[in-house]
Amino acid sequence: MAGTATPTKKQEIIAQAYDAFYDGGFHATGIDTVMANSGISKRTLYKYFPSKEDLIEAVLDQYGEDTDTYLFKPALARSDDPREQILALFDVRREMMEASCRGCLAMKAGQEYIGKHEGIAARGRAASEYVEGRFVELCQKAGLVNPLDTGRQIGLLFQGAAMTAQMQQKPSVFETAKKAVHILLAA
Amino acid sequence: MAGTATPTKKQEIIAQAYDAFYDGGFHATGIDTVMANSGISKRTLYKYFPSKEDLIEAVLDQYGEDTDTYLFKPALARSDDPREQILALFDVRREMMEASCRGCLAMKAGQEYIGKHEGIAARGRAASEYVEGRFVELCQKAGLVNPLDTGRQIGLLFQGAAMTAQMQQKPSVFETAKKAVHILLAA
DNA sequence: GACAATGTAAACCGATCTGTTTACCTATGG
DNA sequence: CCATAGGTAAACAGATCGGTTTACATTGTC
Repeated sequence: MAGTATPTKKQEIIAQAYDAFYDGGFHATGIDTVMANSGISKRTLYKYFPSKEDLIEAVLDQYGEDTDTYLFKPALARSDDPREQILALFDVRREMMEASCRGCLAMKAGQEYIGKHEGIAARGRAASEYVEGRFVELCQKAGLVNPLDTGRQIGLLFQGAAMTAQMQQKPSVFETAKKAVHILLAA
Repeated sequence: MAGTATPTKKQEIIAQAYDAFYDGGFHATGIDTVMANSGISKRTLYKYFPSKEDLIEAVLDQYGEDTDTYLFKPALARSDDPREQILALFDVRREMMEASCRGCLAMKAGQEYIGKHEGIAARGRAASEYVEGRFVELCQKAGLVNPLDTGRQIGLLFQGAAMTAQMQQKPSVFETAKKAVHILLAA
């Protein structure tokens, strides 16, 4: 999921670890597994990332960038109307989960590291707050009477839909969530 | 969180593992850690549970029972009005998270074992569907025009709130969720 | 008091974990 | 041609993993 030409070694390592952790979980996936059949040696990995936790933090930072690149930007580009943009976010997220029904990597990391590693837990928290904030911002642009409440409520629907879609392997729950968003926006 | 008097050895083991996995995660918590300082030997554990995964399944089954005992029953007892009962579920869940801000154990297990262990993943899926179903049932009792949609939407808010409260260590998000529930019930 | 059942404690096994080290390969540039 | 930088591959180290086994303590019952 990189963008620039000829990625650096560091970016290669992150990209490889990204999918390995996404598919296999953080604690369950060892460093050897992460780098297997990738042409990247453990020595080089530990040169750039002194510990597994450092690598996980870098992966989560990349995930944050990807969320902007592949979720927010495309969704916001689909319309100029903030209300339509909010709905488009649910559409794009659904399309992403139809391609690969994986939940939110930052939540996954938070679940595994809250109370155990602050740097990783903080990135889970930040991702949660960021999504919330973007919805609040769109609700402000839409001129809603209470953008803070409505934005947060939509954020809860969004996170709940991602979680439920993953758990039930059913991206269609985003349609259910969208119906609720319509009602909240009309209230 | 057991109920009967003089719990059996099997129940003791489950209770001990329950908290160890809840606090430490499943992959991150070893069997030795689970039973440390509990007066339960590994030999006895493996007599009742032939593998770690079997133990996790038993813990999740207990979690399902606890969800009824400590969440649904108390919430439904707070009122006879189905709408009030729905709101009470959000109140009770918030109170639980204020006592100990841990998310949903079944979701946590699902996150770690989807695609890796079907018995465990199925229990995560079942928990997600169960919550959904109970909200749909209450929406039916409330005589809503579209109980299936509304119930599912409320379910998404509920799961999203639990996830977000855990991630941000902020049980107060259940108040935000309740406001949305009011709107959905009035629509 | 002998017996069987049930338990604890702890040594043990092979595999795997994070992380380090050794040895070798392969470019590029003066 | 040779030095250097940056890389792979793989052995290695010590800890921990899931799981087994051995040895011993406790209990109730005939």
